[in-house]
Amino acid sequence: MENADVAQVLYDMGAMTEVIGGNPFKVRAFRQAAEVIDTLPGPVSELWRKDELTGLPSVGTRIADKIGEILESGTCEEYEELAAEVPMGVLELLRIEGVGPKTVASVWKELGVTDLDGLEDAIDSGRLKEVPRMGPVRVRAIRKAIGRYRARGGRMPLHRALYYAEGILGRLRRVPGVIRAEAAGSLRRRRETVGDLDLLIASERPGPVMRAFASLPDVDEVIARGDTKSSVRLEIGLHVDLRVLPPESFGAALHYFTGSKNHNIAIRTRAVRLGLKLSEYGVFDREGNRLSGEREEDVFEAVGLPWIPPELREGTGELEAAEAGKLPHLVTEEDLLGDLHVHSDTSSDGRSSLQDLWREAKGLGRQYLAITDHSRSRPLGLEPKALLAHAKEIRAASKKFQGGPKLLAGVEVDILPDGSLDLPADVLGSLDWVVASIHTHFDDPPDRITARMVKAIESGVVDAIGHPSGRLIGKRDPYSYDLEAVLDAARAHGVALELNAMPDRLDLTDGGCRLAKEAGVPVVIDSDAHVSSHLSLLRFGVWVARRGWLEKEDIVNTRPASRLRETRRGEAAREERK
DNA sequence: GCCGTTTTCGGCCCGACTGTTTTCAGTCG
Repeated sequence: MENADVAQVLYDMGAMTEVIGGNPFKVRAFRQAAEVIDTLPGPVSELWRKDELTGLPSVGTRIADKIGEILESGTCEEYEELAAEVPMGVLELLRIEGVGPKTVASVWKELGVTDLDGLEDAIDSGRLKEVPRMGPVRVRAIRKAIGRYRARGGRMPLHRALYYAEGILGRLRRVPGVIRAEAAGSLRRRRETVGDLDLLIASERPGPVMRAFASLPDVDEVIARGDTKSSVRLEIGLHVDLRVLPPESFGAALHYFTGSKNHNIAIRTRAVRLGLKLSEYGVFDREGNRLSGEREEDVFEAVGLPWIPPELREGTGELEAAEAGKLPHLVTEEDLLGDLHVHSDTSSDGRSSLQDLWREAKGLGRQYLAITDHSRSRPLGLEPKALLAHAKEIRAASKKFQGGPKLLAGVEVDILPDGSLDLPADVLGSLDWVVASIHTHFDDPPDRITARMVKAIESGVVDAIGHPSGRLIGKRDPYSYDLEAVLDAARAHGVALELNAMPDRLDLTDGGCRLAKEAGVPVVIDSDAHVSSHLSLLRFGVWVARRGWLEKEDIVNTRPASRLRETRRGEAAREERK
């Protein structure tokens, strides 16, 4: 039973309670508890075992009991009662844009609609119009929304969302009267995927901005258009919201629309306790007098807190940390001195030469670069002899190229199905950096995958475990394994876990980073570059690390080249320190 | 259902926009 499964039961209970018109605050309680469980860095079962569930925010004794039931049996009594009343298909209707709990209740109770197909039938037969407050415009909108729901493939990866956001912001910044234009929302929090774009404009004259926004070249449909707020959908399917605010409100708005929702509720509740009111327009006192709001810092100052970086604003303890003066000093891209997982054209899938990689890394100000091509079991991977020759070539090149990063001779060695490594230990031991990764048998049972990784860690010749979960966002699920057991082994041997910065990997996740930090396991942020232009992608890894509360000291490649192996407790490192 | 430096009861963040209405409910963020 994974955290996500427990969370799903709670999410569904919230939705079912909402559809049957239950207490809205109870609905919110279910949802908040679900979100907490869903984003928990460690397994919820562990907290349950230690009877510490009620220590979590938004989890009281009642929900803690339900979580216990769910962990033991996969469900709970109240869930079963709700599920007996509300058909599951009804919950899916809530995911249709423009369809909320009231509409769902109406079509279900009055028309007998219990799933998406039923809703489409009701539209086609004209029965949907019988529902109160349902006119032709809404019926058409719902029909279109169903089509989009069926077609859409989920959230957009961060790197693509950033690309579109920058394009739109660039155009809006040229509109007369625009003082500032920024992206907020999950994009600003640097979540790995983004559902829609939230853009904010500071201007005294909203009119021209709204006109420019609605007439952007790739707008497919204008969904809403008001004086200060508009929504459009781009041809690629991305939903974009735009708000225009006066400059004196911009900071408050930036804070509010950056979220997350849980963070906002927590900080507004805190404001209420202090006799203040927060809105996207500013900070107000009891009489409604505006106190501040031009800068985002104003909002935090008003509630007695230091500014909190957007990546931390998930409602997972950042307010408490800020209050205690214990916010982490988050790692920055500038802190990274090198890159320890890079492929050259010597391995089958690398496309850039040593010189190209070196030149690109020099431009990025890197001090070192480990060339880590694939081992022999990968197609065209390197046999021991070829690898040793390659290492010689890398070291020679490093001497020859002057005034740039040092090139380190490394390898990305396969962890074979039995957990052994794809190259002899003496060959691996002669290299400057060894990344060990799983590239095959992803479907092994979890204990086998775990055992493979642990065995690799215990080999004494491995510096880091590459892309630990093997996931490809939107394409391949992570393989199941026991991260805690891997972290235990990694700590014991001083082996690092990789945070692979490729935008479709981002593996470790933010939650995994937090666990690694708690376990005292170093993290290495790598590009896994297969072409020289990939070297700049490290920033995506930095954002995940920041979301995982990591500081400079937690990251291996913030150290100079001479100190990379100082936390390793394997044989090779001991040899080296002699 | 959660929560507490006014509270263990009685609150629970706040506002814009739309479509359907003659004043507002529903949805969204």
